[in-house]
Amino acid sequence: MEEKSKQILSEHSVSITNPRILVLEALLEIKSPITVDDLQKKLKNKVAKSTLYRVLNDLKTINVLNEFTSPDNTVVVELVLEGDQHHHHLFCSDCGEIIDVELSTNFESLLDKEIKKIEKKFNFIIEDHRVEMFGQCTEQCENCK
Amino acid sequence: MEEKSKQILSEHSVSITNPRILVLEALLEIKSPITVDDLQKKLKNKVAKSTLYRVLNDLKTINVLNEFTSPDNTVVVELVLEGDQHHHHLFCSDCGEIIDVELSTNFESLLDKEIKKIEKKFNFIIEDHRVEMFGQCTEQCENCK
DNA sequence: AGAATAAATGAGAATTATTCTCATTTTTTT
DNA sequence: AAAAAAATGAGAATAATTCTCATTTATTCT
Repeated sequence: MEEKSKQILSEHSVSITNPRILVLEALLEIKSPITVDDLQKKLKNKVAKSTLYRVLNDLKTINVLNEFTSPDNTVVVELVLEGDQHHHHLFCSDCGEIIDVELSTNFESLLDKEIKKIEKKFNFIIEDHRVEMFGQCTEQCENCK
Repeated sequence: MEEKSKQILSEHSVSITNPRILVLEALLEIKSPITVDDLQKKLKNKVAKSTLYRVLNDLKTINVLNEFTSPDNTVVVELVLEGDQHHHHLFCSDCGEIIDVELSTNFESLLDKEIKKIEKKFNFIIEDHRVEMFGQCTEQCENCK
């Protein structure tokens, strides 16, 4: 994990520092979306709050961090490395869990076509998209049990 | 506009007050997504900040307000009345404009099917979804000219 | 309609999330 | 190994949102 973290940093010409390694290790370990607050707790005072925010911004700058908000507008981050499968998110309003979801390749290609139409219609260049789904886990969601 | 606002409130058994009418009138007039800050400016001190937030929460409670965040995590609201066409959003990273986008009915029904698969797979009840698209307007976007 | 009751508002204090400042420490360069 | 550049920690500053409570406005009950 530490090696992988260092690799990510050096690949993007970002200097290798302890806080950066610790944040990356935490994100690599979790491998799913996490709120800044939970990430902070997970890091247990090993990284100052101001530094955590700075490191997250660094990771955004080098495009390895996806940032979005949960339905209650809490910021959530997730590591996205090159080669990772494109995915979307499913939010449980009962327990707050956020689940990574891959849609069928067939559907994704239809979505791409639909997006091309939108680009034409609005004279836009569309670089990215997200599909978010909201609901409740009925029973087997980790936190809801 | 004032009549329409009063109607919305009484239909949902919410008492009719001046701040609520003013906020609804503003949202009805705009008819597209707006940040809380811009809404506040538009209301020009006619509604206290605390009241604005309270009224927005009231409108959320009666399900006539859609709330989401722009790519820089700013909260954006938009009035969504019964019978309004289901739509999605397109964000311009140049000027910040947020455009309402309707996808083809054919695509929406495919999306519904895809969502049914996800419900089964994750044992979820999915009540709502969003498709968000991010890019740049190439020239004719209102603010970018 | 008018009094009594309940609910909503305004102003600003409190809280929370995030960014900023700057002296010190760590990393990189030479 | 020394010098220069960059990053960090601690807490101050800022921004967004919620909360408090005295006052005003709306609703209910004769």
